[in-house]
Parts: sequence; C-alpha cells; structure tokens
Amino acid sequence: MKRKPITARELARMIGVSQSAVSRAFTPGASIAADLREKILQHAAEMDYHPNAIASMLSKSRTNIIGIVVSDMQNPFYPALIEKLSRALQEIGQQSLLFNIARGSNLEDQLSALRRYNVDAVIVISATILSAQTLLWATEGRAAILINRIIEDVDLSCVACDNAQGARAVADHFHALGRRHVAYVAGLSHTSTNSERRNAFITRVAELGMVLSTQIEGSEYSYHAGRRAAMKVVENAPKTDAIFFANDILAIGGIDALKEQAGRRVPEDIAVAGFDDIAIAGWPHYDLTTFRQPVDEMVRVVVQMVEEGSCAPGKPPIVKRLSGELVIRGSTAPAHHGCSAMPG
Amino acid sequence: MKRKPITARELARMIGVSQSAVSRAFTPGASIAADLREKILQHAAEMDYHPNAIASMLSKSRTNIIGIVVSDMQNPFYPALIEKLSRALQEIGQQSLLFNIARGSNLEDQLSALRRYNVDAVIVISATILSAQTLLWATEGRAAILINRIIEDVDLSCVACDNAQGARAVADHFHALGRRHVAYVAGLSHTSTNSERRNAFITRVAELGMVLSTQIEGSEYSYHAGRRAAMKVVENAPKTDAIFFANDILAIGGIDALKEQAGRRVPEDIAVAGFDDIAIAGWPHYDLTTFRQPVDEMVRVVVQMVEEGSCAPGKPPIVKRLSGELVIRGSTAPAHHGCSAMPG
DNA sequence: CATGATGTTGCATGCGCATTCATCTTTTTC
DNA sequence: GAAAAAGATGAATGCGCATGCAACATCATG
Repeated sequence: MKRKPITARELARMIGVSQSAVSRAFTPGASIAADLREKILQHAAEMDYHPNAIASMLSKSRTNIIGIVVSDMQNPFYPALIEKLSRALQEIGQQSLLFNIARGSNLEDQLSALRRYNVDAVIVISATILSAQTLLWATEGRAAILINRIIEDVDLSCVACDNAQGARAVADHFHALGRRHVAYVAGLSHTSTNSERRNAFITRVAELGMVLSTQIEGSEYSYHAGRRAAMKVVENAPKTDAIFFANDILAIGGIDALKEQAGRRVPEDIAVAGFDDIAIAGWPHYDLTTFRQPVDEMVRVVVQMVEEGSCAPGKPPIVKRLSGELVIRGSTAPAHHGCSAMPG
Repeated sequence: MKRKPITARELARMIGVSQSAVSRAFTPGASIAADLREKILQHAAEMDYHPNAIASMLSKSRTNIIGIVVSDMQNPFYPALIEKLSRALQEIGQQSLLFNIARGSNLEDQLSALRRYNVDAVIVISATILSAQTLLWATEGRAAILINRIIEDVDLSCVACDNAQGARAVADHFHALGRRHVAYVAGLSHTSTNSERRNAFITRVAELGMVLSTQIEGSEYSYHAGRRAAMKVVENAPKTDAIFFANDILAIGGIDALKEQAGRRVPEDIAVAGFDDIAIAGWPHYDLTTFRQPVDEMVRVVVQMVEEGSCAPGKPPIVKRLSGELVIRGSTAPAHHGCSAMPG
C-alpha cells in the first residue's frame, strides 16, 4: 500500500526529458527555459512528484535544517520564542529540528545526533545545562548562535537582550516610585542572564542610594521558586518595599505568594517587577511591570544571521545586544510613605 | 576553517579496513567481529568521525525523523506535550522536525516541506486549522497520528483523551456539589475536542436534571477568550452557579474575570472547572478543578505506535481513547444555598 | 555569411553510507 | 579429519538529486 514516491528520473522519462531538467525545474535560478520548466512543473504536479529533500541534502552541502537546542520549555518565554523562531525560519525555507536536552541525561548521546544531522546552523535557546565546552563540541564546524546566553571566552555568536539595561531600568523605576528597600530574587545563579541582571541591578541600587534589603539565591526559573523566594524576602527583610525578580515566571509566583501567603499588598506594600514580558505578565490579575525582551527583533536578527551565514564557523563571532523596553503596569506604583501595613 | 567532516571511507582507509566495515561497526546487529568493531569505534572516536545521518537516510528508507505539526503554541498544554513527546522520541532515536503551521498562510507550501523531508511519521498536534483533506494529502503515504483530534471518515490514527468521560465527570462533580445552573464555555467550535466535551456535558447535565443556564460560543482557546466568555455567562445567566470551560486556559481567564470583573466569588458563588490540567491550573491562586489529560500515557502510546510502525500507511487506522482523571481543587466546592452535597 | 556570445540541454559523476553478493576464515558436526 | 555450516570481510552497487562539462541551438554583431 505504501506507494513509493516517484523519482525525478522516472518523471523525466515519462515527459521525455533528462533528469537534470527536472532537477533544474525545481531549482530557482537554474539554467532552464521558462517553457520547459513550466511543462515539467505541470507534469510534476499531475504525477504528484516532490523532490526528495534527503537526496538533495546529500548532493548539496545544505540541509535547510536548523537545529534548535532547548532544555527549558516550562518557562513560557521559551515556547513563545520557539514558535516565532520556527515560523520565521520556515519563511526562509528552513525547518527546525528540535533537540530537547534533558537535564542529567548523557549529553554526549543527545548531542551526537546534532552532529550527525548536518544541520545548517545550531540555535541554542537553552540558558542552562550545557557547558561552554559541550557547546563548542556540539557545534563544532557549523554555524551556531546562542540566544540569551553570552559566553565570552569561546567563539560563539550570541543574540541577547541587554540585561544590564533592563535591570537598571527597573532600579530606576523603583527609585522614581520612592521605593527604598529593594530586593533581588535570582534565577539560576550560573546563567549569564541572571548574573548580568543581578550585577547591574545591585550596582544601580547602590548608585541611587537605595538599600538592597536582601538577595535570594536562585534555584530555578519557575512559579513555585518565585513563591518560595518571595516568602524568604518578607522573612529576611520585612521592610522590603520592592522586589526585582530575575524573570516573569518567578515574579508571578512571587506576587501570588506575597498577596495570598504573606498578606502583603502589591503594589502598595511591595512593588514587583519581572523580566521578559511573557503573556501572563499582561493578564489583568498579575498586571506585572516588567522589562520586555525584544523577542521579535531577536528572532529577526537570528534569522538574518542564519540567512547570511554570518555566524558560520571560522567567521568572527557576532555578539548582538538588543535593547528592550520597560513595560510599566500595575504591580508597581509610588510608595505611600507612613501608612505601611506591616502584618505579623 | 570549516573542517570538512571525515567520511567513513577516509576513516576506513586510515585504519586499513573497508568502508563496509566502518558502516557495520556503527550498525547494531551487523555481521562484524567484536574486536574489529571495537577497533573501528575507537579509531572513529579519535578521528572524531560521526556517521553522516543524511547519507544514511538516503540508503535506508528510514530518516529517524518525526514530523510534528503544530499550530497553537499559545495554549500551554501544547508546549508541555511537545516537550514530553520530543524527549520520548529522542529516547527511541527519533528527532522531531517542527512544522509550525501559521493560520491563514498557504498551507500547501508549508506542508509540501512535510512531504519532501521523508519523515518516518507525522504527528499532528494541531487541533485546528488543517482540514481532513489537507491532512490526508500531507500525510499521504506515511505513518500519521493525530493527537487530540478525531476524524472519523478518513484513515488516520488518533490518540485522544476520552473527552466525553471527562465532561461527564465534570457534570457529575457539579451535581454532587449541589450546583444546579451550569454553563458551558466552548473552545474552537469546529474542533472535535470541543464538540465531544460539549455534547457529553450537555447530555449529562440533562440526565442529572440540572439546568444548562447558558452556553457560550467559542472563538479560540485563550485566557482573554475565557475572560470574555465568563462575562457573557454572568450577563446572560446571572443564576449560573457552575461553569465548565472547554479547557484550562479558558477557565483561568474565566476565574480572573469572575472574581475581579464580575465580582463573583469562586467557588462560593460560581464553581469553575476546566480541562487539561496544565501547570497553571495547579497554581495556588487558581487552584482549578480540572479533568487531567493523561499526557504521559498519550505520549507513551504515540511513541509506541511510531516504534512499532502500527500507524503505517495501509494498516487499518488505530483510534486510542485514553481515560483521564478528574482533579478536584479549590475552584469547585459545595453550593451553600439550600440543597447540600451528598456525603462520601 | 562568419564569428562569437549567450542560453539551453543531456550525460556522467559524486554526495556518504547501507547492503547484497562473493570470497575467505572459522567453527561445528558426524 | 572431512564436509558443512556459520561467521567475517571487501568489492561493488544504488539511494535521488545537483552540477560540471560538453554538445548543441539561438541570437547578436561585424
């Protein structure tokens, strides 16, 4: 029952042309007369002929496949990014081959697949897990771009949001609102996104003369981690009147815990800001002030790099820092000095 | 700089064996002496040789690639499913090639890619957009499985949650809580998931002698659609004391709108139930009673079908209905007015 | 009309590996 | 110990398409 697909050679024989002609008919810009191409394409449609991409990959060096390495699909930021990225890649004729790296399992095995499929480029969206060494090995000899992860030492191109800009914007915003005791809640502490946001935030807080009331070490980027962190903040530093969470999903957990578990009002008692601007941040219930990552521009830049091959191996690595935008919503508001309700 | 990868032939020549031997060394179960294989693998590791998957695909009929057709990554249910699915597929040596179908764009173009890459199987996760005809065409001649979408007429295998069971469980639960005026909020009305849930719910509601106070036509599966629908419910049928939303993301929007916009208490005034059991449903703030789809089992079944080739073309289509489980949380509780819930 | 330039076509070959077949080696069996 | 069976290996071929090359056709130019 499994009808074997028709090949170019068979089609050619039926029409009475050479197999080359068929190949050229399907190759944009190939040297072929317009009427011949037309004729072949028409017959091809009739015969339901589709060029075999695998064979094409073997002949050409290109596969038209981009390997996308992910590991954290829990944080809604990533599915949204992947969706836009895969759409944009499709528009330039590239398909996305997913490499879903599971924490703890043997990376070599999983990544050797990445080497065997001759993907045209590798886009690493996973902020975590992979060491620089592993990344280098996995992307050896092919174009590679890291998204939202900067690695200084090694030759890998990166596209990332200007985390420091965002963190400073949040600090400035807190300051302008009259907040004075601010806290930072970390994400995964060894990620560049986290350390950049933290360092810039802390520095700015000091510059502005605010007090860094506490700093919560990160465990992961998740709603529940955000809840736990928020409780630690009110426990460690009850006077805290503003919290900057390393990302939105943490902040959202934090808001819920602050309101429902710690009995604080947001934003009256504690202002909350996040980072990313995921869809949930815009839900009226959370209405989270956050620093919006320029996702569309990140995608555009990445796709352009892929298309132009400017991230090819051997070329100097390109590091793109894109600026984002502070989105001010209801989770932050001016401080009301004097009437601070301190339960407990 | 782009070091061309070493080929089997080159490696063979260096070791002083035939290319066949190299190929066999990497082929489990091939006829080759253990010590020779060992030697080859060792040299291969040294020389950083990795079999070229593309060439392998061309020789064998298998590509070890599964096409995954998605269209709706907004609903968190799908990213979660895709993550588990891609992991499970990786474990049986299959990679996932993403086909992200954008609404409105020319499907033929996007799906012709699906035909050109000789994927071993196609898994369609998109509940929407694709017509049965399009699906048939896209999966022509290859194994295909639809997840959460049942199409009766055509020869396609499906794996789905027992939507009717879930809807009945919700109706029963509402009844047991003493709710009497229940509403249904639809998702995308032309999807099988929606119609199955609606029909079973309405039927059961009637059987139990409850009143279907209103029914909101669906537009999409989204938080904001859920909010709008909830407002329509309280507007159309103020006496409604329980709402069954076609899925969780609708229900979550509904809860927020009911509480914050309509001024109703959940669950005291209105009980709310959803369907799916996405992560957000378990967040303390929502604490949503919902019918849990057996995602892990769905993935297991799908992967097994792929592995066994039981969904191959020509074979009779397999339709698997998996039962889920009602997860009772805080968004539903016994009605206070008059008639109480039945014990135990 | 002669010449070259340009455009079009088919032939042949190769991409890198899997696999069949024939050959040769080792083991088993009576 | 001889014959047969099983195992191991290499040479050769093909998977389906892209492309360099040569052959040929068409056209412009002098």
